[in-house]
Amino acid sequence: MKETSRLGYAILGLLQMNPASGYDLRKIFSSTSMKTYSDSPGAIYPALRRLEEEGLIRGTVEEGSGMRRRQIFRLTPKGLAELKRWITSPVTVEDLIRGGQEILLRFAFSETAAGPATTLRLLRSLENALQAHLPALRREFDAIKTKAPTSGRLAFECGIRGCESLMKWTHHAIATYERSSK
Amino acid sequence: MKETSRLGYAILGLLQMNPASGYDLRKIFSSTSMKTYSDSPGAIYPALRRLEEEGLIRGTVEEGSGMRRRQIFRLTPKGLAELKRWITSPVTVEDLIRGGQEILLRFAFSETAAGPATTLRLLRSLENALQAHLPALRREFDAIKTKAPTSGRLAFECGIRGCESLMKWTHHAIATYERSSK
DNA sequence: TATGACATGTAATCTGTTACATGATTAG
DNA sequence: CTAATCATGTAACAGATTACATGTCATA
Repeated sequence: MKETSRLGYAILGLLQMNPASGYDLRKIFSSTSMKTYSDSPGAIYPALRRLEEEGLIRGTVEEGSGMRRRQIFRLTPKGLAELKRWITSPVTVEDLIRGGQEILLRFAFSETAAGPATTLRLLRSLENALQAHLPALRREFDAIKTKAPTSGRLAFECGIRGCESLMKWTHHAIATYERSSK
Repeated sequence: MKETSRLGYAILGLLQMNPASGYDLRKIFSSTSMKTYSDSPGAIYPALRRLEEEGLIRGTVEEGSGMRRRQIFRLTPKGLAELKRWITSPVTVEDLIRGGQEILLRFAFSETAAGPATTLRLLRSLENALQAHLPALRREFDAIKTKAPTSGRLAFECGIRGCESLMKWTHHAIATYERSSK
């Protein structure tokens, strides 16, 4: 059982919301704010094939009724289970260092794929990881700020501010979910 | 003339500040806040060889005097020119979408590699790109906010807040450089 | 009937990951 | 002497990018 790539999970999440063809996915990736993910056929079609080989999705060819031939992909039960597993796995400091892109993707799909209770758990896990990471960042900053040039110091500050902003958003999101659940 | 990868530019920037061996670079990548970049030998040594083949760096073997054999790499004039070209190229909206990691790397090296005037120009270019990107993001948000589930809406908000936070930092950094230049 | 959008793919190439391999030197 | 650390690499593989290739259908 191989690891699934970020693009793979993005595809799983989108298919969970709506069955789609490779072309549909390309349009989503190129036209919406998911431009971070590749919209090139050389990335998407091989990714779809890998997911199908792993048994996470299944494609059915749509034919007849004056339509062009196109293959619609849907999640299998195994695919939904894998999507949920990925979404619910705890947020690590590593996830934060790698850029947070993947966490946000997990969050974006969490509600429709696993429900609001899971979404809240994911947010709490993120809050936890941030609470561990921020003090370490600040300590490292204190250690280098006398030695580094101004630009290095400011770049570091940018990273810290980004984490702080993410923390504030996390609290905002938690509050939103707690309000809607009662 | 091939494109240089992000890791390649990270290496160029570090070598510009201090000549170093592959092992030194690995230690920097694994021990500091540059953990986003690979510290694996399978990434660094091939990257060093590519940079040397392109004539951007030159390695000299240090021997004798009871030291272990190690190869110290330094920037060539061509390497410094390429680093400056990369740092001074204008910031595009594409750069913002791709995650901003590369912009920050350019900024971090800009002062020592090209001087504070160049750093200021880079910051103004970043401010410009953000001023173009933020309204577009807000428009897209207005378009989807009625249709998307709560989690999708919040994820989008996270992206907007991140950009706003980056904008505030940019102004802070510009003010810092303007203060120090007078 | 010809043009362009729809829809799907392949091939070459590059970069990075993981895991393994090798030898030198120093500390205990 | 031997274990750990320093220092450098290689090999197999996965995933993405770019560019190209192919065929279908609607419409002008």
